[in-house]
Amino acid sequence: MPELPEVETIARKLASVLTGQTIVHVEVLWERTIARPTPDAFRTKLVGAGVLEVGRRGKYIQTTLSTGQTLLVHLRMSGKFVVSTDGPGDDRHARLRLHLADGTWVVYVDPRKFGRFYLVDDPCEVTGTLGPEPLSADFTAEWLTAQLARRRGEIKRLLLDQRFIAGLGNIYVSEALWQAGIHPQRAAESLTPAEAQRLHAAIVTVLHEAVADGGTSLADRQYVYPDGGLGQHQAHLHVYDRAGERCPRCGYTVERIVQGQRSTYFCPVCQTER
DNA sequence: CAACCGACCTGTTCGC
DNA sequence: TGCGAACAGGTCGGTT
Repeated sequence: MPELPEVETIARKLASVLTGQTIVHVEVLWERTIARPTPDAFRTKLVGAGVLEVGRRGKYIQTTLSTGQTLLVHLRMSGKFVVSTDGPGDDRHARLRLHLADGTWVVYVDPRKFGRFYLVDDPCEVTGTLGPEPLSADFTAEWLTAQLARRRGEIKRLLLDQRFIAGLGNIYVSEALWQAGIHPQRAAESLTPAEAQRLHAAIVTVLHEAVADGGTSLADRQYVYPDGGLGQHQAHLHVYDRAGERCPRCGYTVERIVQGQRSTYFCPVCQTER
């Protein structure tokens, strides 16, 4: 579920809880939550580890440990963290629990069981195939223009490919294409340099604004942060999940189509086919 | 490569 | 009210 802005928000909140702490106890409640190493090795290597730093790469939360290893978490569709100072709780969807030296519990909750933890020597084992960070200096309009010219697929689907750019997901791709005025079914290579430039600016702007809002919490999907808070960006979405409503720019009706078995929302007037 | 499919999972909403 | 279908912020692996 979470995309870059939500993962960034979660990583910041977790950083304030975990940084400087020592993990004293690990409970794995759903073994497949641990992608690698084995659940037993994961527990053994994590107990006693201190947390030096918590950050983000793409949609991964990345935690540097005193043991030299790195703990990475991908929340996929329904993963979330819950922090508690009075006991481990009893959420039926809890998949992993970390007990910290000061008594705090950090509980990983994931109804759909898609999320995965990785404990590795080198984070590149997990994040090495990711494309550039869209909010870093690596991501430039020139780079995007040159890359798009060599890709034949639909622009919407390309932007969801984490090997191309890391961190965009279904919400922010729809929003960025709307912002740039580009139809989601356009072939990537058909974008003009001016359009590529607009798309670059739109991606950066949309992500910056969403991070500033603490991400998006769609009401019916109960997206909650480690401290129980909600993001605020849902109030500022222009097209995502708004099929049948008016385009805020031109007033025409927002449409929903399916690309790659996933919903895309766009304005057929503002986002032209060619 | 690309397009397309199912798989991984459970919960909620929608349509009849 | 009930029940199945559709849908959900993600990714991987397989086939054509």
